[in-house]
Amino acid sequence: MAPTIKDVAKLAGVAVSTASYALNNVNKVSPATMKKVQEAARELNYLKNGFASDLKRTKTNTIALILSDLSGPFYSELIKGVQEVTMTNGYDLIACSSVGGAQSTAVKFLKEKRVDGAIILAHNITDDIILESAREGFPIVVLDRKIENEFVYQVEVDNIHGGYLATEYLINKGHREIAFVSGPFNSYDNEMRYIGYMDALKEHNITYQSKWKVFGDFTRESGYRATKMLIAQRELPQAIFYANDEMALGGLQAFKENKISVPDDISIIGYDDIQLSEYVTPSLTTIRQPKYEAGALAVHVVFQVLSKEKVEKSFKLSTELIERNSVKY
Amino acid sequence: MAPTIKDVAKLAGVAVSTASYALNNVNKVSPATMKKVQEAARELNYLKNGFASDLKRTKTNTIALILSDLSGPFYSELIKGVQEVTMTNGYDLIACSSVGGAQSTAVKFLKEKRVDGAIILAHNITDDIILESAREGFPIVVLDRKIENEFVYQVEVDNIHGGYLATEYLINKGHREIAFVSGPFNSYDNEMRYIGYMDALKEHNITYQSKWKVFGDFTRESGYRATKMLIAQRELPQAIFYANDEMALGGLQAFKENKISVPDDISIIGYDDIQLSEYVTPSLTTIRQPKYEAGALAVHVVFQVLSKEKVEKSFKLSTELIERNSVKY
DNA sequence: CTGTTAGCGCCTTCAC
DNA sequence: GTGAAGGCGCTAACAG
Repeated sequence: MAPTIKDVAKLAGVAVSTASYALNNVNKVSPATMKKVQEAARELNYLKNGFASDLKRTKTNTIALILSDLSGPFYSELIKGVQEVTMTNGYDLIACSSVGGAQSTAVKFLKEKRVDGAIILAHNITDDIILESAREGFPIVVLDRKIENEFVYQVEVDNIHGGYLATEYLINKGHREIAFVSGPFNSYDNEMRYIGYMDALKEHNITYQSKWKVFGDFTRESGYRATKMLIAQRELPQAIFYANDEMALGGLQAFKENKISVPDDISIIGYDDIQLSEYVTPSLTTIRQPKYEAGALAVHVVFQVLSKEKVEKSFKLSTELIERNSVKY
Repeated sequence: MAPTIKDVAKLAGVAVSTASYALNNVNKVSPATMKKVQEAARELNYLKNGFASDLKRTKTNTIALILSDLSGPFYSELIKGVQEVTMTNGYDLIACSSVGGAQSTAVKFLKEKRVDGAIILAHNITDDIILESAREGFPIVVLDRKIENEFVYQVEVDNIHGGYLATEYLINKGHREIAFVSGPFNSYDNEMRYIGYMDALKEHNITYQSKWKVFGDFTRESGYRATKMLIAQRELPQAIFYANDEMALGGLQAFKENKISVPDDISIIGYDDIQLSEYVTPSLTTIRQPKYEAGALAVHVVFQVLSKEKVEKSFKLSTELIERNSVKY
């Protein structure tokens, strides 16, 4: 059996409480006993049980970042923001995947008081689950949806404006037949980008044509297929706005295979500004989101709530157009 | 105060044990009480305290994946391998960063019995820490070092052979002056690749020249600087073997800035086969590691140990050359 | 099927 | 400065 604090105390010839004090550096213990205890601990190879102490303290000092897929091309900048701020505040951070839905690790951590707060960016976690997990003293910040609850906060990037920017840019470059390759219909972000797209069309008196809306699911594969489909129908738009970069990359490949030149024959624009966008040929014009800031802000909100300060329920960050070479000049 | 199982029991008018049984679906409870308890739980918005139950069970059912930097360009394939196998076995997975060294979240999870096993790929975790954390019944698998301990297992890819492959390929393409841009000196993987490089030189009767060894630290920046340095000394080798792809990418940029053409003027080869390698221009010839397999194998070992099966202490996976366009034909 | 009871390992008053 | 004792929230014998 693994040694407990009791064993340490016994070996050191003191009471458990004394051992506990010594091990936690509470200045209440003589240097001599301190040393005795520490030696006993080392000798037994004692490791404390973190749960037991968390249980006692009713506080874990760690926050969870919940991602839809740990291995996905997730936003490394965002994670960096989350990580740095968490560390600065002396808290621990763990990342949990929500693969598996209601049975996932993510849900276990949300619902079982294993962390003091959570940041969610995981479309496969339903609103219901979040609502069930929300409770006093347990701040949840969502980055990918809108949700009404006393204990959940949201930071979102202004995707309507981003969608508008992308579309307007295409229009300003002289394009009028502009397709929209959509993400999955249950994605809030996607929906917002679509609204921005529609707004821009309307603003410029371009009538929306449903044939120019085609569905993907944010994967490269789906962008590839959607583009192939568009190509197969013979009539190509002048430009395509892909709801994210991954799909645009798939599109790029489809065009390459069909010897359709981007941007000479058709212009395309993505969304997200993932790292690859810069390296692909032609480099991808896209919309950048302030990812680091979003992550940092999210944790910041968590800590504000934890320290019982008053916080806005909702934040909106703005986007920026990154001009590269996939749109005809 | 948040409701506990006691509150639920009281409201439902049953004993705590009964409530516990009901909540955990132990078939020992009549449908009627079952329902009463569940309703009470819902009404109070009861959420169980996972720690308390882990404490009681002395088992957490989760394993930790320890990475040097959650936001880094870490091996997404590897994570996928780890994740899938973990899920298949009905365990939970959390990712912890080791940023912060001995104070990091990673160390807290290693040392405080918060997980049932761990997989480590984090150069900034020292061997000492691992040795201190190792104990009976707590399998640790390391992916980035060699370490002697009864309770730690290793799976490594055959980096000596990989380094050999890369170098030999360069030699077979007619190069004899081959530089090695090294990773940090404390990296075991780097060391192995270097040995492979040296072996290949010797095998082909090429005498090693220390001027062709220059240091980086696995970052793109360092590859850039190392390459600039090489360029600055006037005399360029015919080919460069970068100890990882990131550094090779930095090198590519340096050459571009100096109007030195890859592969016409100089050949380069990387190591890792990260996603970008394929998209950069020219695309990067490199060594691929079986990352998914490594991850999957690592967890597999963890579970074998956990179920008290006998397992090899060490595994070695092989590498593969990916031929692209950064080496002169 | 249900209730009583005894800890899991640790922290923390409270007396001494 | 040190020790005894109670309890954090939950589970699992053990009785009934």
